[in-house]
Parts: sequence; C-alpha cells; structure tokens
Amino acid sequence: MDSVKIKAASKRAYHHGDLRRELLAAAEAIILERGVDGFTLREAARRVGVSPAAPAHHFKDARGLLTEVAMLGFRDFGQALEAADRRGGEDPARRLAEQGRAYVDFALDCPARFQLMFRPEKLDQENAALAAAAYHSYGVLEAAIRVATGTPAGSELSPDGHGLLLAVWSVVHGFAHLALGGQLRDPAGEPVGREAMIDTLLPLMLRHLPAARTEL
Amino acid sequence: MDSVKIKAASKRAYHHGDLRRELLAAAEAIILERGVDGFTLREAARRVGVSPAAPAHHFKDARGLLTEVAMLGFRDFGQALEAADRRGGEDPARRLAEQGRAYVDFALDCPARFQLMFRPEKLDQENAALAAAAYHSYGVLEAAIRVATGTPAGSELSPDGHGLLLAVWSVVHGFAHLALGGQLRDPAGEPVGREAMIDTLLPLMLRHLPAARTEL
DNA sequence: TGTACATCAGTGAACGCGCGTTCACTGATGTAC
DNA sequence: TGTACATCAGTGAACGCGCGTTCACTGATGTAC
Repeated sequence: MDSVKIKAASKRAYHHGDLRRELLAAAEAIILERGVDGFTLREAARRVGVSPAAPAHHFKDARGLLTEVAMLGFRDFGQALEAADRRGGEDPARRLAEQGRAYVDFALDCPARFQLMFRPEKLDQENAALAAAAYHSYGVLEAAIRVATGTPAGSELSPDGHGLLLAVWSVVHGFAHLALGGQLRDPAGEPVGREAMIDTLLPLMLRHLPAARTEL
Repeated sequence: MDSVKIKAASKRAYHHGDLRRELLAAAEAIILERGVDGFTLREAARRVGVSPAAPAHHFKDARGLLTEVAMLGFRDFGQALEAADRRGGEDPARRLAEQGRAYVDFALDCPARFQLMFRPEKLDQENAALAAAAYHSYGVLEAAIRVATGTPAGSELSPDGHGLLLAVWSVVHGFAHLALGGQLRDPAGEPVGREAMIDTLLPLMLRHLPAARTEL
C-alpha cells in the first residue's frame, strides 16, 4: 500500500494529469457533505490541491462543472434503469417494479448526484449533453409503460398510460425525495428504508396491472 | 386608492410598525423570484426599505426568519389539509383524495413556502413551533389513513395502513416536486397541470379502497 | 536524434462583490409618578 | 396633565469573509523539421 501512495504522491507534477475527473469527483464529495448549495469551485480546487484558477482550463465556470456532474449522473442513472428493466424480463409489471427499485436505489446510493440532477436552477439548461442524458433516462421509463399498456413504439401514449407513467414516476420520486430529507418515519419513529418502497409502494401502484398481482 | 397610498407613505415613520410581518412577506417574494437559495437577509431588508441591521430586532438571524416563514407555511398547510379532509365527508377515500388535491394545490399555489418547508437544511430544526406545525400537518394525513384502514386513534397503524400512508404521501409529494421543477410533460410536450394529479393519480392510488371506486 | 517553438495546464496574486452580523448611536414610544 | 426616564425599534458605517473570475505568468509537453 505504501508503494501505491508513494507512486501517487511522487508523481505530483506540475501537470496534474487527471484534474478534470478529480474535480468532478470532488464536486460530488462536497455536495454529499454540504448539500448542493454547499458546493463552491474554490473548495473543489482546494480538495484536489490545485489553485482556484485551474478549473477554468477544464470547465467554463462553476455551473459548467455542476452540469457535467449532473450529466454523468443521468448517464449512470439511465443505465441503471435499463439494467433494471432487463432484470424484469418479459413481465411489464416486473419491469416497472425493477425500475422503481433502481430509481430509489440510485437516489439513496448517490444522493449527491441525484439531488443535483433534480435542481435545474443549478444547471446549464442549454447543455445538449445534459438534456440528452436526462431525456434518455425518461425514455427508459416510458418504454416500459408502453409495453405495460400495449402501446406500440411510434404512437402516442394513451391517457391511461400517461397516468400510469405520472403515477409511477411521482411515487418513486416522492419517496426518494422524502427519504433523503429524512422525513419518512415508520410507526416506531425509525427512518424508513428503501424496502418500504419495494415491499409496499410499488405493489400498491402496480396492483391493477394484470401480471403484477402474481409476480409481486 | 390615492388616499390609501398617501396614508401608508406619509406614516413612513422612524418606527416601521409592521416590520416583522413585512419581512416575512418579503422573504416569500424573494424565494418565489429567486428560489430558496436566492434569499438573503439584506435583500429582504432592502425591499422593505429598512437598514440591514433592522431585522435583527425581530429575528435571531437569517435562518430564524426562514424558519418562521416555514412554520407559518406549515400552519396554513395543515389548515388546508384539515379543510380538505372535512370536504371529504364520511368517505375515507374521498377524504384522502381531497387531502391529496389540497397538498398539490398548496405546493403549486405557494411554491415558495412549499419548497422552503421541505428544505430542512435551511431551517432551524430545534425550533419547537416549526416541529409542532410540521407534525400537525402530518397528523392530518395520518388520521385519514386511520379512518380508511379502520385503525382506532390510540393504536398503531397496521403495515398496510403505513404503506398506504407512504404511498399517498410519496405520490402527492413527488408529483408536486416534479411539477414545480417543470419536469412533467404531457404527450404533447406541455407542462402537466394539477388536474392530472386529481384525475388520474389519486384514483390509481386509492382504487383498492372499497369506497373509492364509486366516489372517484 | 536534437532542437526550436507552439501549445497546454498549471500558478498565485488580485479584483470586486454581496453577504451576515456587530457596533455605537438615536429617534420614538410608553410608563411611573 | 407633565415630566423623567426606560425601553423599544430603528440607523448607517464598518467588520471580516469567502466567493467566482481575471490576469500575466511559467513550467511541462508535444511536434515539426
């Protein structure tokens, strides 16, 4: 372990080598500790051991850095939803349930990114990569709804389908938001964990989908 | 109308008269325009036409003012939920549906207060009045769940009841949060309004309550 | 293989900014006698 | 009813702070010949 440390420390040259990536990681760490609003560019530079002017070579400004964090977050998020969707196999209700679980898992496992991702005022809304990544995540959920409601890929979602989408998204997002805020308590006063989501909310939500009753 | 204005302006004495209340109102206006993080004590003082030191006579500090705004918000919120609950009459499902509607109405009609109320890191968590007001709001929802699940006032909520409470709260809160963020779109790309909540989400949520099917 | 030079990725000092809060103060109000 | 005085609710100047960003710079790297 010493050798690794020495190697890393000794190569601390004038050129950092991986500053961009390290700044992104530092931003996440800061958000985790201090909240989205606790982030400052200077603090990120400080943590990475670089002058406050250095980040400008990699990001337009502070907002640019945060936007990048959120964009990468949405990419991972979309991938997690896709993986969950695949785990659901052929059963539409299971696909939705798995996505719901993945949604909450992401929120609770990566609260910094998650909270940033849903704070649009902190991000550069003009950024195409961010918009694309966010829209792609949305598409994963929508696709599962299409399957669940038998809506072919090209045509518009039925009102029922759209309602289901709203409902699933809302319940899952609301749960994540409240859980992250520490506001959810069980009858004993303990903070509610993600199992509550999986065990009770999703079944409740998906109950009326024919296939759901047996699988959940 | 002139007389009113003159009366108000002419009485612009050394002593403001209603500074406390006006600061609270200014804080809300600032949050509305600039978001919760856009609030500053100096800006509030500026709007009210008072020196930056004046607020200290009415609030311990900036956090104290925000805490008061949130506390008053929770009071109104609780009252709105109670009124909605009463509108629901005897039908448990209708009571829940009315509360859900009131929840979303409050969020969309008073976005500044609502968003502040659910940003615990901005508030003084030690403040007893805030905690009481928040807890009271929660109690209104819980009471309706008790009725819906036939749980007497003294005894613990059943797992099913607790699940229902989580579900209703999550869906309603998630919808409000996403709608405020402008993230919800209907198939035509238009922002989704509160009708979606009332027309489709709540029925979906409450469908399995026996009385709900007919009433909604 | 060496060398000149452009480019890249840093430094560190400095800028102006708005913030929350403190301070000594003062004008207005209310109360005791 | 007047007056002395305590208290309340303001002022405005000043404090120190950390921030984002700019600037002229310099060290390291990569490339053309």
